[in-house]
Amino acid sequence: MTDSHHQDEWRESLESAKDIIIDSLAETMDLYGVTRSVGTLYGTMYVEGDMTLDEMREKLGMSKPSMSTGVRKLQEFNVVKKTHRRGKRKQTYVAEKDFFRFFSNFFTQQWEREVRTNLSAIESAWEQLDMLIQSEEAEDSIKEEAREIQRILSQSIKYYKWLGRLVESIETGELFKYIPVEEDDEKER
Amino acid sequence: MTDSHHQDEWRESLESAKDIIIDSLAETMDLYGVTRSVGTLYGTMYVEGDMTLDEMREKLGMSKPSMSTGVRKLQEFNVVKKTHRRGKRKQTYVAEKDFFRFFSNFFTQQWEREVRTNLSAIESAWEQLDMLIQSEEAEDSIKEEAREIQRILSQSIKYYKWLGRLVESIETGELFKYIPVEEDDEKER
DNA sequence: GAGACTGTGAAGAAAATATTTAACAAATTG
DNA sequence: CAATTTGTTAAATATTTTCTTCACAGTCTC
Repeated sequence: MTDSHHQDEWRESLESAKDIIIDSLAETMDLYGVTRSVGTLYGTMYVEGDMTLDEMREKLGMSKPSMSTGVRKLQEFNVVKKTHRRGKRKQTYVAEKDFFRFFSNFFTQQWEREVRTNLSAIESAWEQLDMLIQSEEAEDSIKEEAREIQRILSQSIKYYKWLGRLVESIETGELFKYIPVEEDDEKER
Repeated sequence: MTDSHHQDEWRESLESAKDIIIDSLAETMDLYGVTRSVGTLYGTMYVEGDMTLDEMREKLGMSKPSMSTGVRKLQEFNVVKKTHRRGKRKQTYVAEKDFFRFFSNFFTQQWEREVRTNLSAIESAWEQLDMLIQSEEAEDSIKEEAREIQRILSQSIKYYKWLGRLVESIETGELFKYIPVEEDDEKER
C-alpha cells in the first residue's frame, strides 16, 4: 500500500507510545521499592503480553540472568506468573494486567508481612517491659518509661489489627463493595 | 535502693525492648522503599519522642548531615514534623506516632502521585495511538496492536480512578467507617 | 545416550547509593 | 558586631546493589 519507510515510522510511533506507558509504570513501581529496571521489565510484559526470557533479553538489551532474577522478583510480588505456549519448549511468563488484582496481590502480601512482623516484635518487647515493670528493684523512672512505651505500643496494636482487617476485606472483595469499581460504560463522561 | 550496677542492667533491658521495636519498624519501612537507616531513625524517634539532630546523631552514632537528610526524607513522606522546645534554640523533630495517620499520610501521597503520573502517561500514549489508528497509511496489523493496547489501557484507567476514590475515602475518613477501628476496651481479648 | 538448549548460580566488574568530612551560610547571643 | 552555634551543601569516600560473564545442571530431541 505505502512504502516500508512509512510503516517503520508508524511502528516507531507505536513503540514510543508503549514506552510512555512502560516508563510511567516503572516510575511508580519504583515508589514501592521495586528497582527501576525490574519495573521496566514489568511494564514491557504489560504492553507486550507473554514473553520468554530471551524475548525480554532482546527487548531490554540486558543479560539473561538479569531477566531471570527480575522475573523471579516479580513472581515473589505475585504480579507475574509462569505460562506456556503450547508445543513450545521455552518457558513463558505473563504479567498481571488487571491492576485490581495487582493491587490486591501486592499490598495484601506486603501488609500481611508487616502485621506479622510487627505484632510479634511488639509481643516480645511487651513481655520484656512487663518483667521490668513488675520487678522490685528497678527504679521508678525506668518503670515509668517502660509503661509509657507500652501505652504507645497498645495504640499500635490497634492499628495492626485494623490493617489485618483491611487485608481481609481486600481478599474477600468486601472493600470493592464499599468503594465500587465504576462500570464499563459507553456514555461515561 | 539497689546498687547502680543493677539499674544499668534494667536500663539495658529497657533499651533492648526499644531496639526490638525499632528494628521491626525499620524492617517494614524497608518494604516501602525507605532505606533501612532512615527506617531506624524513624523507629528511634518513635520510641524516644521528639529529638534534635544532635540527639539523633548521638543515639545512632552517625553523622549530622545523615540525620539532616534522613529527617528530610521522612518529612517528605509526611511522617515526621518539626516542633520546638520552648526557650530552646535547637530545632526538634517529632515522629508521627499514630499509625493510622502514618498510613493515611504515606499511602495517600504515594497513591495520589501514582494516579497523577500514570493517568497523564496514559493520556498522551492514548492520543498517539489515536493518531495512528485514524491514519490512512498505517498497516492494519499495527493499527490492531494499537487498538489492543488501548483496550488494556482503558481497563487501567478504571483502576486509577478507583485508586483515586480510595485515597479520597481515606482522606475523608470514610474508609474507617467501613472498616472500623476497634475501640479501646479493657476487657478486650 | 549424545548433542543441543534453557534457566540459574557464582564471581567479579560496574554502577548507584549512602555516609562522612570539610566548608559554608544563616541565625543568635553577649 | 564579633563569636558561637545550627543546619545544610558539596566533594570525597565507602558501601551496597545491580548487572554481566562464565560455568554448570537439568531437560528435551533425535
